[in-house]
Amino acid sequence: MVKCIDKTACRFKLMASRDAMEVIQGKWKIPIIISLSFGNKRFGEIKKDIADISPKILSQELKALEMNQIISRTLFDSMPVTVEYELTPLGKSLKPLLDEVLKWGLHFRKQVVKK
Amino acid sequence: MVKCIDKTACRFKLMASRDAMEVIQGKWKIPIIISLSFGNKRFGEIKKDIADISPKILSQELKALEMNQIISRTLFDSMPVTVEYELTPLGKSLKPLLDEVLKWGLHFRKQVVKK
DNA sequence: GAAACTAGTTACCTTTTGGTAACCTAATAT
DNA sequence: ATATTAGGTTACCAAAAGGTAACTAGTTTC
Repeated sequence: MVKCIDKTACRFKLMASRDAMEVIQGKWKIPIIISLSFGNKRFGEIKKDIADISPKILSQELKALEMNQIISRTLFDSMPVTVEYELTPLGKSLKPLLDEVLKWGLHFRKQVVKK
Repeated sequence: MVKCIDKTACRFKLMASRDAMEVIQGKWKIPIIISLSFGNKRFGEIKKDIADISPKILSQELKALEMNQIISRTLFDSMPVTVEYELTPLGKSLKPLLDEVLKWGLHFRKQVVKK
């Protein structure tokens, strides 16, 4: 009766799912990725987009996304220095996943949240 | 330049994404849903499927999934009593999302994790 | 009477995540 | 001199998530 789980082929799949979830998990990563999907943005612009995020958290999350190669960070030595964040091709490849998340979330709202 | 985020139509989308993430977030919810996607299972069978989950966490997560109407719980008064967990239609409707999570996770592994 | 099976619960603790408020650096404008 | 802009950092705290070990209840088999 017990199928798949804990055999090596399936362990690998569970690992991959966990990897993916780690990249998009947390309160702010999806909002940040969505914000950047509308074009390259500077620190302050993302902060303005996402009304209630604090600079500490935004900085932390941007670093995590950069380490996972979802976004890239470019420093311009204008005065004052500006920094631009951009989705990498890997970051852009998240679109179908995020579309499914949104789609299912809407379905869930209709069925369960109902408000 | 600032688009979408924080206008009402988009706020709603962000809300839906957050709803969806809340349902599948955490270390164990996806493994549990995958285990149940192979057929109805009893508490002990799910526990055996997911080698290193503790009964406390499994019980907690099953309750959360039940509250969100992702799974249903049926008690049989055999001796000793057995309990069967089953994916609801709403739970089964998560499949395309989970497929995308897996797919992207594999892509991510190939590009970044590399091991 | 003791052990085993089912499906959990309880108390306790550690780690991770999220949040606030204040501060920093460099440069330019008033 | 002081304020402002940009892009953060720091110290401190609270809450949520995750984990361990032991224990429970009812029944049945040894």
